[in-house]
Amino acid sequence: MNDAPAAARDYRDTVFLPQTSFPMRGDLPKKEPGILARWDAMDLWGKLRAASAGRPPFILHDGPPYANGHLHIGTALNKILKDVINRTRQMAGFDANYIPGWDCHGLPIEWKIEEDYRAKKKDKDSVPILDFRAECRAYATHWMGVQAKEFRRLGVEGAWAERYATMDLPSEAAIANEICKFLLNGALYRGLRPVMWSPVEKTALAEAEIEYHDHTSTTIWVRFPVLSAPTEELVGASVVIWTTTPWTMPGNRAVAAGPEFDYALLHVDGVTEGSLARVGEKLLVALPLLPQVCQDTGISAHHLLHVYKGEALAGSVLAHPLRGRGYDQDTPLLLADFVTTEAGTGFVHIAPGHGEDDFNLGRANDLPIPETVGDDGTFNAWVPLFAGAHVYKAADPVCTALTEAGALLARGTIRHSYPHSWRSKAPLIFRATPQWFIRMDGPEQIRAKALAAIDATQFVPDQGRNRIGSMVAARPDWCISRQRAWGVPITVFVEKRSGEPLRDPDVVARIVEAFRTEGADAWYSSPPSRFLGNGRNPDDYEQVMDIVDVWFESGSTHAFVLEDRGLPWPADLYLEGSDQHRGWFHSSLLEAVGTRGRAPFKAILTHGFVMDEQGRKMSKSLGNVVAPDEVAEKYGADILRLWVMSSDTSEDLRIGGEILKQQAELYRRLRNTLRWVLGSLDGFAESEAVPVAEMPELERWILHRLTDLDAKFRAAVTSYDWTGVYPELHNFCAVDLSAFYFDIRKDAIYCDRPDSLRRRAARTVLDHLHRCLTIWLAPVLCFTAEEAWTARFGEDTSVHLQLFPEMPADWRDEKLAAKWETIRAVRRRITVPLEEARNAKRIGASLQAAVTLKLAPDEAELLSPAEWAEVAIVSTVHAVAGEGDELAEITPAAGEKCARCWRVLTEVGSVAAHPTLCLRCADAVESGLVCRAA
RNA sequence: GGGCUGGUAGCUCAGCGCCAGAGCGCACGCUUGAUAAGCGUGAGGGCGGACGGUUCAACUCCUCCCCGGCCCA
Repeated sequence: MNDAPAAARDYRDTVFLPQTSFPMRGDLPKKEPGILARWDAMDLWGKLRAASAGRPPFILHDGPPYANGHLHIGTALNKILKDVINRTRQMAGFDANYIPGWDCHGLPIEWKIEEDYRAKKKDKDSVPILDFRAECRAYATHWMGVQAKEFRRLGVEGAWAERYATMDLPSEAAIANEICKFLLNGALYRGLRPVMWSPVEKTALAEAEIEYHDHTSTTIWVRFPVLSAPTEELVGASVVIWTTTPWTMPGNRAVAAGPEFDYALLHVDGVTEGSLARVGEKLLVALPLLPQVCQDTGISAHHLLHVYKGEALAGSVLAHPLRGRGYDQDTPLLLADFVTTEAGTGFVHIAPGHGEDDFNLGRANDLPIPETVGDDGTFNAWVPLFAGAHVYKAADPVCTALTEAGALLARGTIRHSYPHSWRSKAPLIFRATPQWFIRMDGPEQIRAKALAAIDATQFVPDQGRNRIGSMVAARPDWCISRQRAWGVPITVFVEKRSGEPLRDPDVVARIVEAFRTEGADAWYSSPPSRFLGNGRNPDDYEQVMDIVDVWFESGSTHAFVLEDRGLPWPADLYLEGSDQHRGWFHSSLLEAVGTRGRAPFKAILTHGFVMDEQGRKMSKSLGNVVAPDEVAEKYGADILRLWVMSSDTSEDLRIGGEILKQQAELYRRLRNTLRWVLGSLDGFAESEAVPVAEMPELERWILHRLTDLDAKFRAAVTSYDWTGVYPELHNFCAVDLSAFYFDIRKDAIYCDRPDSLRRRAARTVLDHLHRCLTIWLAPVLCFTAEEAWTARFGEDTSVHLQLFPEMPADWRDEKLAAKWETIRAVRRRITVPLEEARNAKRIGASLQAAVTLKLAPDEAELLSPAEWAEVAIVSTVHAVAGEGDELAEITPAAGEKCARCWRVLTEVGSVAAHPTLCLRCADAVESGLVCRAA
């Protein structure tokens, strides 16, 4: 037997290969729910709150999503980003208490209930309002539950048990209380405003309840005689308007012209048979429309007297065409940029009660807003000539009156797209109705204070300041009334005699008190006397039955979620999609400025919208919708969260199959990095740790890199700008760790004796790496980081209870960092020729190579040849003087391959007991410290 | 039509006045002791368009146009 060659000994059992329970594959869809259950069982949220009691508070106040339907990807993005921000603040040493909430009132839910009614052939109007409201409440409750579950599945942590809802009874009380603050401070007033109105249903309609159908309207061309003008020549001429709604003539209070357009003053020289135009009269119309107007009105011959720019006409005063017949008010000629020359005459007749543009122009110029039409579509009793007539049948009487007055220039018909009611299909009208407003520029100075508050707010990104600022600067008074059922009533009584709202703090207190326990239903179920008190006769007051704009409600969340719960006010941060500049940011700002004189937030963070892979909007019809629960189901919530943090959230983001696959790819790298660290730390004990000062440079360089990353994290915590931070962490794992540090240190970790300084130092660094990586990843990969934490420290603890690690000052070493940058550049002069040698089949693994490295004089001191060999993962390096920038020469290494560490060295075989080992490995084996159970 | 905003390799993102970058993907190879892993090398773009201005010099500044997004009208 002795003569037979001894079978080469297998030294595999003497090598410290990575060992860990942390599996390579995440299997997230299966694993994540279990981790969630464990957090629930251990009351992680309670532990977090307890652990951070007394720390500086951080309040991200949740903007409420609407409690209707499943989450979509945009809501998921928003909530994930909020969760990451909260978690990073919590781990940065704050007490980040997060109270999620929902927006519950409003039209979409009313519709759903009405839809059910229609399906059951039930008539909404026959259902008592309290029953209807109860059904809406039940519907919202259902969807809150669904969404809460979906949010939690995504790993969103928060005070779910204490979530808020705008329909909670105390919330409804608080909202009523906020409305009444505006009542009491005088900013709330009742005014008129045109709304889309259905005379058939006698109700106002919202934008989404309107559909457009073709409709034939009577069109009229009408003269407005010029009474006075900047230019004498114009006096006596007539401005010609064109309208498709003759019934709005009684409501006329102005005429508008476009400031940039050319207007022709023409002299009529001839007319066709039957034309209402008169030879010799002077008319004013837009020059580009002149041919068409002549054709429409039967003017066969004319000549131009003059051409005016629109702005030259401003200041003219016209007569109403029915002057002398009850319409004796002056009609100013105003300039407006909504005037076009696409159709008509280039002059627009302005009836402030019958159009949005008209209304705004009227308000800007202090025009009266006459209420000419009642809720049944007939002219009110005071309207001269037409009282009682229905607007749908007003064309003839109006034309007759205009003809009698000599004002009608022509009449025709037009077929055009016109708004109709969704329910009755009846044509709609714009009608001025009484509405409740919050005044922007009264003594309360809401606009001015809001603009100042915007100045004092931190915007991320900063463009948001501009965006909301220009809106606040330009917006009209806030119309807060809605003629609806599912919401919080505008809890106001109007004194019938004076028309003034009752401003009595005691009444307000009684209302709020009742709402607190009974909710806003009390407004409908209680007799007014309950609120008005003993001293007043309910018959003297009109109880307002409008409800408040839902934006007012969500704009008040700061009051009942923060203030009423004793949380800090204002909030540190509001974080929503950029559409909320006009939505929640805006209403919250106005509400708080109007009641408290400042914004309810210190900072605003906005994100963009989620597009498909091509950058197009997602839509069911395009079939490019990505649903968050499907992503969680297929890839895992951590992948979706990673997607959020890999994107630039300040702009629109894209998602789709390929992008998610890429995120899964990034995830695998992170996961395998953690896995190798865990495996290589197997059995690590604190006693093994090496002080920084005794570590090799390579280890100290890694520690320095950690301080770099730490600085990035700390900066992002304060700035809220996380763009690029996690990609950088991934880059660190892939480039610095996996491809460089780990690759180099495998030799020492696997093969050195456990008491070697090199191995101990490496494991000390791996210990730091494990802690830093898992803790840094925890806000994003909340499941995976937990898994990597408990794999090492047991399930009694949680990575989420950790703080971001503090970096000891002696870890930072810029000089060392610069030196290792150089080393890596020189290393590339080895890897490139190694590849050539591989391709030429001269070597396979890099350990089969011996390298002749040419170093410039200033590179000579960087590392010893042995260290170069280590860093380049080759068996031998000869360093020779060169000029720098030269590729190394590669030859097959001389000697035998060590059976244990696979380096190819001439020394292999020099230890008789271990003829296939190098000196280091022979020593390691002989030490008796490396034997593992085979 | 207006306000804000974006268009850099197949994908995600850096660069923002002076040599076009990273990671991922892809190709090829190595390894088989991170193995449904790991390592190396490499090929890809001339920075939405003008053959537009400013400049010694522009992906970077200005103008116009095209395409997209949010919010309005």
